[in-house]
Amino acid sequence: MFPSSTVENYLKALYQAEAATVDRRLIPMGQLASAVGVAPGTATTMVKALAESGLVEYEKHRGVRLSSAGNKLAALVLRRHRLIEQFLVEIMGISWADVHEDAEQLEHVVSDRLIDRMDAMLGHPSVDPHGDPIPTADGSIPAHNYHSLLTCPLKTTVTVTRVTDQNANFLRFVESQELKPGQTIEVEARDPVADSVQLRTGNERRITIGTKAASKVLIEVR
Amino acid sequence: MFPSSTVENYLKALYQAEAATVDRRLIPMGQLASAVGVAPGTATTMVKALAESGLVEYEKHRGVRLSSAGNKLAALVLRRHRLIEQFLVEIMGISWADVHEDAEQLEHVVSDRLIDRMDAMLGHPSVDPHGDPIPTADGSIPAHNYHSLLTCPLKTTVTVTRVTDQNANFLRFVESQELKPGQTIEVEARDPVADSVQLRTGNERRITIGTKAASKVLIEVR
DNA sequence: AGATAAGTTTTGATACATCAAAAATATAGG
DNA sequence: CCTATATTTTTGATGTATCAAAACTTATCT
Repeated sequence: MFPSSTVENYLKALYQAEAATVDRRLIPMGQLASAVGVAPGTATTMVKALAESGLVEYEKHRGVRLSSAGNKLAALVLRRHRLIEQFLVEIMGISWADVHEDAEQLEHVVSDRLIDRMDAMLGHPSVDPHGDPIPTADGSIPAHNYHSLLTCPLKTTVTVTRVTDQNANFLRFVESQELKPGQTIEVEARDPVADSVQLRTGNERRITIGTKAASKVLIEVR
Repeated sequence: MFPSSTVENYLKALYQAEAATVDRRLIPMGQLASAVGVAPGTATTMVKALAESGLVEYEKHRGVRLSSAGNKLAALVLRRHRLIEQFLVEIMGISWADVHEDAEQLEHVVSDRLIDRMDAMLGHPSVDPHGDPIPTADGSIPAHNYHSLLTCPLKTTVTVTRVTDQNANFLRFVESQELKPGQTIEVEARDPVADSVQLRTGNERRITIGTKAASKVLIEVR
């Protein structure tokens, strides 16, 4: 009756893959398989079962996308994940860079009661420590249109709102470069050929990062 | 490599069954099976596998007991469980009566990092909200000899230290009767035939409880 | 001691999640 | 439009955990 951890992981992977594309394209099986970390054949088998239970729409040889039921379930998993991360950082004082692994496990077992309690203790936050938006209890997510350091206007003061990579080393790098959500910076120049983006941070420090890293740091123009 | 949740549950059940007996008797399969909540045959299969990995000593048709490796592992599961319960009550404000279910799930997934953090936040507690002792990180448990309300001397002021039943309704009953760990009371009379134990609580309230309930409330003579 | 009751183990299946490798299908280039 | 390449699906197995019911031990009670 209740979705297993495995099912939740597939739905979450699909949700995130879909969020990374613009339109409502189908997600190819190979991509899903590698996101979940299983062999391609395993993903096929699982997706057929998910389609059976109405959580996804599956088109053989083409790909898969979440149904509205699946979408809601995935959003709730993500809600748990992100509230847990926020809780671990804010209440328990665990490092920003380290919370992902723990949240990954906890998201499948914390009860609604605990999630509600965390939500209340944190004052009903709208984003997690990485700036990722926290879906509401009904499974909806406040829309937002983001720029990244790669696409925002030059020589304009902007605020970091979100970092879209959970890798602990990357997060430590971001932290050391003073690019955590909330910090204000300015993009001075970009050179796609040299794969470099030059920034000036709040306290006048000049740093250069790669374009790939820049694309993972989302910002808001104030 | 790592013990599965299932294995942890079998070890925990054995640990608790052994703690409830005086000497180092073997635990019968039927008892283990019903403690874990599986059919008898399932327990047999599982115990054979546990014996294979050196976590228990198994004597066919006679029963099973933890090896020293199994004992240590079980103690660590219990440590996690009890620290989590204490955390849920003290830090998150969840009711004493409700924490068991949540802890039951969480004990299998919280990382050492989180457990250490909880331990520190709680000031390295030695007992959980039910008064059950919390094993140390090396798997040892501070010994203690308890009386229950059924065995302690009459007309003597005693302090409740422990309640050995996790059932939420029972815990609520205990709470309503002012018999939570820490509260002081006095046993006025016992009548095994009438299945009754009469008590006087701290604020002079007289109450009568059954012998079965009385045996689950452990106390310390001051 | 022998019969019956109680408890335990075996047997044969099932569900879930997975893999490797073979087979089928789609895509892209000349 | 046909072939080479990439992707996807199918097939046949494996591991873990479980059950129901048959077969077998052990304990108990005259």
